[in-house]
Amino acid sequence: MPELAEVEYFRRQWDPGLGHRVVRVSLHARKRVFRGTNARALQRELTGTRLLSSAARGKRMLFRFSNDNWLGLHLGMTGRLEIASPNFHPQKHHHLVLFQPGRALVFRDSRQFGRVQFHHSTTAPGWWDETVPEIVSLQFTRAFLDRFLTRHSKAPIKAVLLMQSGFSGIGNWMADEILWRAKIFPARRAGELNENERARLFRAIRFVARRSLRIIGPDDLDLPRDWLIHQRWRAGGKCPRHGTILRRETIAGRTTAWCPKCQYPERSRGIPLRNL
DNA sequence: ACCCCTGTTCGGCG
DNA sequence: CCGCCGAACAGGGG
Repeated sequence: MPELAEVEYFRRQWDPGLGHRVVRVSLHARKRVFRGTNARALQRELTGTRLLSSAARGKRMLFRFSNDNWLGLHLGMTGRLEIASPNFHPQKHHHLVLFQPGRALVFRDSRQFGRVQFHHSTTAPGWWDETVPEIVSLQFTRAFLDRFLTRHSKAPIKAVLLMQSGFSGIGNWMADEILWRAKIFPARRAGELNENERARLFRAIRFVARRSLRIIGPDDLDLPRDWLIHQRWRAGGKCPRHGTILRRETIAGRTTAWCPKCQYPERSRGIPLRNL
C-alpha cells in the first residue's frame, strides 16, 4: 500500500506518542525487517527515551528520540504504523512495539519488505538522504526532471518514475496515475519524450503528489472518483475519460494499467507489446 | 493448489 | 564503471 501520501498518513499515526517516554521496547530481533540493524542496541537505547519528532521523505520515515537516538522506518509492501493500548500483546507480525504509559506504538509488516534502522548520534543518520528533492518542494524543477530523463533515457518511463533517486515517494499506482493523466504510454523510452510530453509529465507528477497528500488516508476511497486508481485493478476497468477498457500488462517488471485510446501506444516506435 | 502482489536489492549482462 | 533487467525476498489473499 504505502506510497507518498500513505506514508505520510502512517507517520502521523504515531503523533499521539510525541513528547512521551518509551518505557518498554518489544521486538522480533531475528526477523528480516531488522536486516543490517543491531536490534538489541535499538531495544536497549530507546528504552527510557522520549519521542521528540518525526519526518517523512518519500517512502521513508525518521523518528527522533531524546539522548541522540534516531529510528528509521520503511513500510515496504505491507508495512503499517498503528496505535494500540498500553497492554497490547504483540502478535507474529508486530515486529517493533514501543510501549508508552498511555499507548503502544506499533510497527507491523507481514511480508517484511519493510525495514527498521537505528542510529545513535547527535546528528541525523547518514542513511537519511536529503539530497533527493521532494516532489512537493521548490527543489523539484523542470530542469531536474529533464536531467533525470536524460540520464535514464533508455529505460521505459514507467521504470524511471519508480526510481526513488528521482521521484521520491512514487510507487506503482502513482506512476500509472501520472502517465494516464499526462497521456503518455508507459513503455515509451524516457529519452524519447518531446517537450509537450515532458511539460505534461511535470504537471501530472506534481498534481498527483499534491492532491493525494491533501487527501491522505489509509486507502484510496477518498481520492477523486475520476482517478485511474479506482479502475486499474478490476477486470474490465475503464478509462475515466471515455470508458475505453484499460489494458494491463507487465512493463518494467511491474503490472501496469493504461488506456489504449488516450495514451497512444502507436507512438511507441517498435516496442514489442502483444495485442496492441 | 496456484497465482497475484502499491518495494527494494543484487547478480548477470551488454 | 554504468545502466538495464529479471529474480529473490515472505506471507497473505483471491
